[in-house]
Amino acid sequence: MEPRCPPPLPREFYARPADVVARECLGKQLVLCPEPGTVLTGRIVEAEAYLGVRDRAAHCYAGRRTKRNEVMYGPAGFAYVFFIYGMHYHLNLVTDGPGRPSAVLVRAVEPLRGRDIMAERRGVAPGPLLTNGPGKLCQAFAIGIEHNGIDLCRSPLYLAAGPAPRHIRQTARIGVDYAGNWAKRLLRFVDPDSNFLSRKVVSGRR
DNA sequence: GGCCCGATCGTCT
DNA sequence: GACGATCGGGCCA
Repeated sequence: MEPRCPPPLPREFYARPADVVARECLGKQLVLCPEPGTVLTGRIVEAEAYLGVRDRAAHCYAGRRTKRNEVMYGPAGFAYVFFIYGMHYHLNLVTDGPGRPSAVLVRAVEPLRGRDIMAERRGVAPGPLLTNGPGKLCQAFAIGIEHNGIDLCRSPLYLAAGPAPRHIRQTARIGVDYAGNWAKRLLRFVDPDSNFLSRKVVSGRR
């Protein structure tokens, strides 16, 4: 790992229920620190929890287990990256423990280091459009299917410490209207003071 | 093998 | 606010 990279959070951080990890990952740094390569970091400002086989919005709902989502069934602290809508990748953090598949979707970050690289990849000027959505941040960080299943407790891709946000708000998750009652659960966690949210917070619980 | 749809984004109105 | 892009995955036959 390059000396300029901060140390990764330990596996214990991830080995907790997804809603706890989703809340606590706000303010943490997302770090991509390739062996030789450009260091990219961003402060997480939006995350969603997917709570396991009972969660109708989760890929592991009702025990669905395929090659695609296999990593959700493994130990905490690994990356679950999947391809969606024919053009986007999403980054998830596997949480909880083996036998309790669950994950946290990282939905938005504020760029800290590597803004210019992100802007070049995204094709937009530095600003919220760089990373204010799950597909956008994966493009900015160049996270793809090759990152699926990798260990988040070491380089190149991991979370590092960062200051907790002053405020935290909870809302319903985005894009899961099909999930019945589970669509209404307040499992999206945001830093309402950030300008880099994928959607503005109109209402929500603190 | 066929069909439907998605944890989105960008563009247009 | 609406819609098209674009393609792998999931499910059924």
